[in-house]
Amino acid sequence: VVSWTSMVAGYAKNGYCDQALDLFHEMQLAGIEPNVISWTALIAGYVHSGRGHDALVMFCRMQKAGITPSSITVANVLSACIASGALKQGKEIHSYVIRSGFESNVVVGTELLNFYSKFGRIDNACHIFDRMPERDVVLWTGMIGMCTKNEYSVEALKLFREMQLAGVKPNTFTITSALPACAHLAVLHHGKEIHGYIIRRAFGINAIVGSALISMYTKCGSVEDARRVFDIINRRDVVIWTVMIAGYAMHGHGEEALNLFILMQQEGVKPDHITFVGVLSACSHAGLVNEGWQHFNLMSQEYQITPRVEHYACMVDLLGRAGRLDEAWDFISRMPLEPS
RNA sequence: AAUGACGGUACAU
Repeated sequence: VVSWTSMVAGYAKNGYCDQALDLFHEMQLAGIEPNVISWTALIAGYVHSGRGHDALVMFCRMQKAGITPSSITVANVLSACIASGALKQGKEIHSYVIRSGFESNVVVGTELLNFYSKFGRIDNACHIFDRMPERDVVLWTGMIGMCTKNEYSVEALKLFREMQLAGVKPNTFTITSALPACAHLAVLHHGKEIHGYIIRRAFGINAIVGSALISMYTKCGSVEDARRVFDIINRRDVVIWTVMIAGYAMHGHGEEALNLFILMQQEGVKPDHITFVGVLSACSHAGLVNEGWQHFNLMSQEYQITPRVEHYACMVDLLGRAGRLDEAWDFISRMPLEPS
């Protein structure tokens, strides 16, 4: 069973769910009964490939086969419910969690928190968090992330302090979950405190931490601090470039933003649809009508990005601000999308 | 041999 299961797990982990399932069937044909670990490996594979529904189907089959789910199975099935939008089934799992005594399991608890968070059931998620006997860094981070996503920024920062008082050390995941709260509150010293914490703990500044910092600094009004972070990052991905461009745009530095956009292309980083929101908003804020048109066209012609509502909105704003109301109206009437 | 948390967009007067 162990060798078969490790092979199934190997396929499943690397995104080959269908091959994993074939192997699973072969295993059964060979007269080996899959155990809870084999089933869970298969379910986890579907979850990781974003095939939540298929994972739930497998879970049903597993129960029909008379296999009792473990806490790890339950955690994966909750992920499957998140991936497939299955609120009702997730709630059933929650009651199973209570019946089977997995309530105090921190991995299951984290997944339940994510589940309720995903469905906007913040009270339920808080309830899970509150009655967790042991809270590790992942649970705290999940809770902080939920608060920031729902713009409970004061609570998020409070939790960030509380976890440290409880003796749990934040890691870079925690930091990138907490930084958007500082950005949302636009209180520079909160953000600087967390930046200081990053330095004290000697965490490196990778692309994820870097973009969270740059975004925070621009939203807190300090393009200078943002630029300092930007300059020390050696491997800049599309998000890093985008947040810096959007930061300049936000502060009306259109030229700077467009210069960065050129540099980004020279470095071979491909802009995506969000980059273009930044670029177009830079043109809009700086009144650069011609540049706006150029970049709007560049988006679809060079990068095969279909303009979305945000892009059209930027263009309308740009034309409107420039007093070109006829052109703006003409543009709106030609849009392939519903004006909002 | 199976398990959980992380970064960027247009919004509004």
